Amino acid sequence: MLLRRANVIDGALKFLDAEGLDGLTMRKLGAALNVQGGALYRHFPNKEALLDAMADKLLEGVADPLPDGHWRDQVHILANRMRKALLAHRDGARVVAGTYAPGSNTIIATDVAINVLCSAGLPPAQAGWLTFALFYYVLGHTMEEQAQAQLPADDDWQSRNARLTTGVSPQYVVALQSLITTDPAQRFAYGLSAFIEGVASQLALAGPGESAAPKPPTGDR
Amino acid sequence: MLLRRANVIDGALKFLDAEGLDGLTMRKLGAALNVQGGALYRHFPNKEALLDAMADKLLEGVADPLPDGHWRDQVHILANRMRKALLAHRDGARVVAGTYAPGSNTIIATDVAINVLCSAGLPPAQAGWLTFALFYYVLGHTMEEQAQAQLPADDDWQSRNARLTTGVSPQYVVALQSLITTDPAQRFAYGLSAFIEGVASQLALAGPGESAAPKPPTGDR
DNA sequence: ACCTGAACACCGTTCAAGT
DNA sequence: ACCTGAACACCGTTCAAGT
Repeated sequence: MLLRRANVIDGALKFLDAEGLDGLTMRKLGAALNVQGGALYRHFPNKEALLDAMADKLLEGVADPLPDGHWRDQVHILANRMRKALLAHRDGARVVAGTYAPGSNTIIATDVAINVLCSAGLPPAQAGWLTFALFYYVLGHTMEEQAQAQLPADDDWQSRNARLTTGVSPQYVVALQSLITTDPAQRFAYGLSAFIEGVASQLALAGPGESAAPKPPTGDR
Repeated sequence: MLLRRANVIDGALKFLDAEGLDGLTMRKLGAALNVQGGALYRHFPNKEALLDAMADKLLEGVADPLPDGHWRDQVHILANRMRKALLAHRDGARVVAGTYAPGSNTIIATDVAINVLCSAGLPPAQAGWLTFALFYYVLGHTMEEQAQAQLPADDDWQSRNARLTTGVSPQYVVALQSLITTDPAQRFAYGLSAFIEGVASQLALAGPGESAAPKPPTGDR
């Protein structure tokens, strides 16, 4: 049976779940698809292009139509969709973070986010900057979640913690503890709400007027 | 002359500026140091450890004593120090982002940031979460800055922009334009101030009382 | 203690040749 | 059009042997 581009991408994502990004090799992926490694180059000019396509596939659905509502809720939904998409496959966040050329799903997700922030009252340029800031947060957080999920196998939690915890403030120790203890979803929500409030503050600063928020007392400066 | 661990790290950072992260190879780095590739394994157990050491060296100075002052200014200083440190070497942000085991400079920088946010009034756990969020922002932004600095050589700005700009909202086009046009330092400052205001909002929510800010009217909820 | 030289087990990528 | 088989030019890493 002949291989199609889409088959390669799907197979690569399946392979990712089984072997991880570090195990993903053109030869081994070929073998998993019952094909020689070199045959994959009929479908992608190089490995980088394959990874870009995988990243874009990962983000499918993130830019689906948003329910009407407050921009805060829409940002919340968008960010949670993206986190969920990245966590859906092993090393998903790392794959997306390594992307060079954004695919169409990445582009329309960015587009949607920018428009949500614009509808909140931000100028397009600033909406773009903060959209990227949001994506950095989601990517960074999910990368850390997935990295942490890998650790306990090879490293013994004891010596590791000792090394990270010497000559450091008690606040740091508590913070590190909570990083392991606290539900990642809760940590994520906390930073996300901080981001949203940060957006709101720039909003009040830039154009108090077209916002649909029930809040602004317009106490400028 | 014998090679010391510190010499290898310094040489590797010099090599990074000349050839970039993708060109950094144990063999080629060895040659640059007048040594066989395998000799580097007397100083580092593997390439990953070398990269971790480079990342930590990159962050040297970021956690230097902060001037007394408002926590907002201290966060500002810390973030700008980190950005400057990452931009000081080619692919610096990518090197740090790829770090697995944090070095001592990374740890004390985190410690300092956590304590700044704690002194602002945040509980240690939340201070830790937002510190990581800040680092994700700085890393993401600087990675993008350095990636953009590489592009113009191989890609012709025209077809690239056309591909990124079809079937997309006019806001997106403006946002993309401004990403190329606007001074990165200004974009960085904008997102940073949004982050700082986001922190302030969580502060008001968590413990209005020990803050040294001249601001809180304590309008809770 | 540090380094050489050579090897081992891989990589990504290319390409004639097959079907 | 898609795939095989084999090669090319590399990798990271190891290790006896030298100094």
